[in-house]
Amino acid sequence: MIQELIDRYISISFQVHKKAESLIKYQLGNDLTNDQHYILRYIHLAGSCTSTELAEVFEVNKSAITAIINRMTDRGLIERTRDENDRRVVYLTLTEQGIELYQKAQEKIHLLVESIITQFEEPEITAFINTYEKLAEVLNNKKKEELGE
Amino acid sequence: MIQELIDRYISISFQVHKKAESLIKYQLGNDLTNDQHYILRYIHLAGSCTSTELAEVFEVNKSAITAIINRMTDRGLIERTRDENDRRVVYLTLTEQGIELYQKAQEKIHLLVESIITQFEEPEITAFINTYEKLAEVLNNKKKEELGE
DNA sequence: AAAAATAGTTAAACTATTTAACTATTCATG
DNA sequence: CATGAATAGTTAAATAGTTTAACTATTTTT
Repeated sequence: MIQELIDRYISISFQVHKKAESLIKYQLGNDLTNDQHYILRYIHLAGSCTSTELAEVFEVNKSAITAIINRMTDRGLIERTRDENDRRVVYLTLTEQGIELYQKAQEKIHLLVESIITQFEEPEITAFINTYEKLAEVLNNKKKEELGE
Repeated sequence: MIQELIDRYISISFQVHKKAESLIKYQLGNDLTNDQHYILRYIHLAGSCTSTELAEVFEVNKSAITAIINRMTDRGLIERTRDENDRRVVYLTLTEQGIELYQKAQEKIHLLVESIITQFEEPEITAFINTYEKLAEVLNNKKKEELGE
């Protein structure tokens, strides 16, 4: 029954979401908030990026990004560099200290996820992640659809 | 390869989490924040509950719950009732207005989740939800383990 | 050259959170 | 049964993250 699946999905996604957040927070301790870690991760993987890009990816207003980046530049984790060709643009990159802190945190998250994933049989977790990826795609389209209306 | 699965899991769970949060926020509009909706949901399903219980379920300090409940009692959505047998305890229940607002919100979330779930074949989504539920269990044990250390 | 668009910041107001100190009540035990 | 410990909840101060609206500076369009 579809109604039952919907209810189970709502319950369980909320629970997993909360628990995961809380476990990540526990791993990060006082070094970084979860949001700060996600942002460091994004900048690290991208090499460098702009506030506008972060605001789109994280689906918040640009001023929210400014605030987060301010806190991390104050701590010497992120650097701002003005684009000399288009002086409106500011590139964000990790400082050495930022890279170091990110990697230290990322290792912990990696171990956490490993300890969880290895409690499943490989075919089950692979199937799960495959569907999860499809779900991300569906949610992305849903978002565009909402905005298009 | 397990390393690859871990990386895919970290990326995708973050993405889905963000998108889902943002879609729910869009559905709730200015009526409720996501956290407020989750708390109304919990109290509604439980019938009534205490701050301590909410703090445990949501894994935050009790003072965070006090703050959220204050905002919602101010808006007439939640009522506090002192237990006459144990006067330390305060029971939280939804007011009529709270029930009404919750149900209105819940309908929207339900439709949202339905529109997402129905884009999958039934066996796939059922398998997904089953694994998701196991995952919730694993995360729960992980949490206890962390605290036990 | 003037108007429109873009990138980013600032300021004010708000929600959510933590920590530490506190009140009020109940439990435990010596 | 009195006192000290535990429990339930609140308060206050500090911090993180968010939105909205107004702003600066720059580039693009027309």
